[in-house]
Amino acid sequence: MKTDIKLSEFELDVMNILWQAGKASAPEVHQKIKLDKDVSYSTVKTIIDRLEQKLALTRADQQGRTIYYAPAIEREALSTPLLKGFLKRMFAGDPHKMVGQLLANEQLDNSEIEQLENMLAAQKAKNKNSTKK
Amino acid sequence: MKTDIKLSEFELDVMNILWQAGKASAPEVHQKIKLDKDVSYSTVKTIIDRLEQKLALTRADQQGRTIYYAPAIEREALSTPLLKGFLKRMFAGDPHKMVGQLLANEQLDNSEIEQLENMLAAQKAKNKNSTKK
DNA sequence: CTCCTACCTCTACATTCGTAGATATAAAAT
DNA sequence: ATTTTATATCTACGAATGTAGAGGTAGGAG
Repeated sequence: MKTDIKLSEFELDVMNILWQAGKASAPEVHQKIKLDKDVSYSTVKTIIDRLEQKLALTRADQQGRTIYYAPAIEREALSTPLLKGFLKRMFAGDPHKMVGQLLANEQLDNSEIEQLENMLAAQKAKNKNSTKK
Repeated sequence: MKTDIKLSEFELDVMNILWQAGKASAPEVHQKIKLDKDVSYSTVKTIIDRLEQKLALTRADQQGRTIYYAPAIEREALSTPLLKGFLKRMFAGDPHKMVGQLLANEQLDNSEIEQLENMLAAQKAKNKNSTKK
């Protein structure tokens, strides 16, 4: 399996757009990227080309000579190892530190927090099952 | 303020050791790094030198010609912007996605989950205060 | 049918990053 | 005092990254 997939920040930005949109042409991606930072079309296209080489995306469709790209890997395939690494590097591997920071930074309103609580409760239930297995 | 501080993965690894130990010499850092990956002393020392240039650490002490380095920036100063960026890039800015992944990957036992629940409850309490302010 | 334009392809380049060897030198050992 | 050794300093280099211009070409406009 291709576990060693590794994308740069910029590449991640592009993948995000793809994940969100499902598919998009290079000019479209460029437009969206430009909302955040001012880069030329060439720059974005280069990133797309590199992502194609890394097999992170594929040419999904074509309208005229405009190519539409689609993600070839799932967000989770990247986030799982990255989250692990990030947790280790920035929070000494301690999830509490991370969640603490999360709460401190993002201001989540109570309904959002309750959603998180539900997730925790669900996990606890699951734990019980597997423990008494 | 120095908001544009940006460290590489390897640099983060070294900072982590420093944050944990308080201070350490280059050979000491090298030893700890080697537990994870096999790199030469020179490599580690180069990273330390770069961190020094970036003002991320300082020479805190000296025993003979052995230099002891200490962190010059707090973990939070880095984790705050990084977490934000990471959240945005990998989870489309959605904390739930991230916590979900966290729960799925790290197997937290119930006591750990309860600790997280306490954190959430505390945040909810705080929210109530600031909302009715 | 010709021209223009939008998009693609190719090439380039400065920086950062991971990596480490060569060399100097202070401290410790004998 | 001389040798050994552990550290430090300096220099280097390939790969990845962010960045973009130059040039080609298929499609749509007229």
